[in-house]
Amino acid sequence: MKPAQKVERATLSAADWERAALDLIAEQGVQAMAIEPLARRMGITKGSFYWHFSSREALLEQALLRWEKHDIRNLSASLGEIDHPRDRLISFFRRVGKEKLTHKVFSELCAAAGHPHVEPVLERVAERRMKHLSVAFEEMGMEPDLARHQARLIYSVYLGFLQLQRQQQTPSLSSEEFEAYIEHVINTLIPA
Amino acid sequence: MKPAQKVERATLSAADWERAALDLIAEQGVQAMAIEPLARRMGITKGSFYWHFSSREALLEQALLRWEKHDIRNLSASLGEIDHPRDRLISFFRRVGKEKLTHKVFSELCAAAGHPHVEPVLERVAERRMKHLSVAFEEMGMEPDLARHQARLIYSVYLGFLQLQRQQQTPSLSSEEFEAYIEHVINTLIPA
DNA sequence: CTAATACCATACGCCTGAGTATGGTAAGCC
DNA sequence: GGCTTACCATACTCAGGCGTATGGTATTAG
Repeated sequence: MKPAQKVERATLSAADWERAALDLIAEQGVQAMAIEPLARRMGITKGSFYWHFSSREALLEQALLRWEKHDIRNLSASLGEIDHPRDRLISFFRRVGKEKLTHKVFSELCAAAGHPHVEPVLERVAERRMKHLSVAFEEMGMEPDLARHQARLIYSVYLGFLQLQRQQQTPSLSSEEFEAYIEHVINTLIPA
Repeated sequence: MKPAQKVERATLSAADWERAALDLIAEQGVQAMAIEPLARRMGITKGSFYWHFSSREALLEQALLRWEKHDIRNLSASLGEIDHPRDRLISFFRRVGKEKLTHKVFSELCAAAGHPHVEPVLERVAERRMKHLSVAFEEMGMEPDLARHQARLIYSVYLGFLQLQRQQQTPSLSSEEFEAYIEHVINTLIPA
């Protein structure tokens, strides 16, 4: 009798814990990703956890890797298919506000830079993203050095925006105030 | 016998605790500002603390207010005396790397946005700084709306830079790589 | 049917930090 | 001298999280 349809939720897997961990991080930050709260929220006990993972650190590590993979797919999926480099750059900004959960996780990771397991992830992600950006600028005719500087600049704008968002100092993502600002940023930082 | 010369350190004041709290925040973040570690580092015990403050929250609040005052003085002292608005804007960026401790505290506060006592401080500080920036842009002939957008943009660049710094992804502040980047930012974002 | 394996519950010990209670000491009035 | 006030130490309680130990159940292998 193959598992045609699981009547109830059978048993949890490591992946379930990782997903739940990312949910909690998105909501309350890395620091709040503790295993007992996680277990409570999943309606289960610690006993389960320590079967799947050896420690809290191990879970965090795996959860972050999972998130990073997801982010890599996002990056190449949404930016790789756009031919014209200018549209690629614009879509970089437009993507703020989509993929809410993934974004929220990233924001919390930024807040937890400095954490030994978070830092390397952030470094790799930033490196990848800035690479994509600088390549796009180069395709638009910029010299490599200038393109790298411009990529760093535009990525900083993005990070700063997230910070302001965490401080509740960014206009509602669907307002025209927001649209006007985005427009301004694009006009200022992306050559025609 | 007046205290001609204190033989040993006499007694601590509330201000001492606040300063020590800011030091700890600068080094290890808001979350690490716990009272027992603080007491240990000061070579004293909790008993003292609860004489000066009613709770950990109270200390945090006072320490943040102290920092904010310091930051206000900094802002008007270093930016208020510069006549030409363009130099004022440039000095905004150049000031990264000076006032190391105050800056480190700010960086950690950014990482702790979301904390109920930190958030309002960050909001006020951001508001003040962006105001200064937008005024400078207006003095250079920009229309108010544009100036506000530009101020937000440039402040975002600043915040993003701090984030990258926390991730160890910013070139050494005294390298020529850094100088070149700053140059690029100024050329891109500050009109002649 | 039996035994192993996978998954989970219960119950513990440990540590760290918040906050309280209470007692000690030194300096300054009176 | 005695008393008060400012400051600090000691010694608790309480909560919450980490990790361990151990035993229970359900599924599957053989």
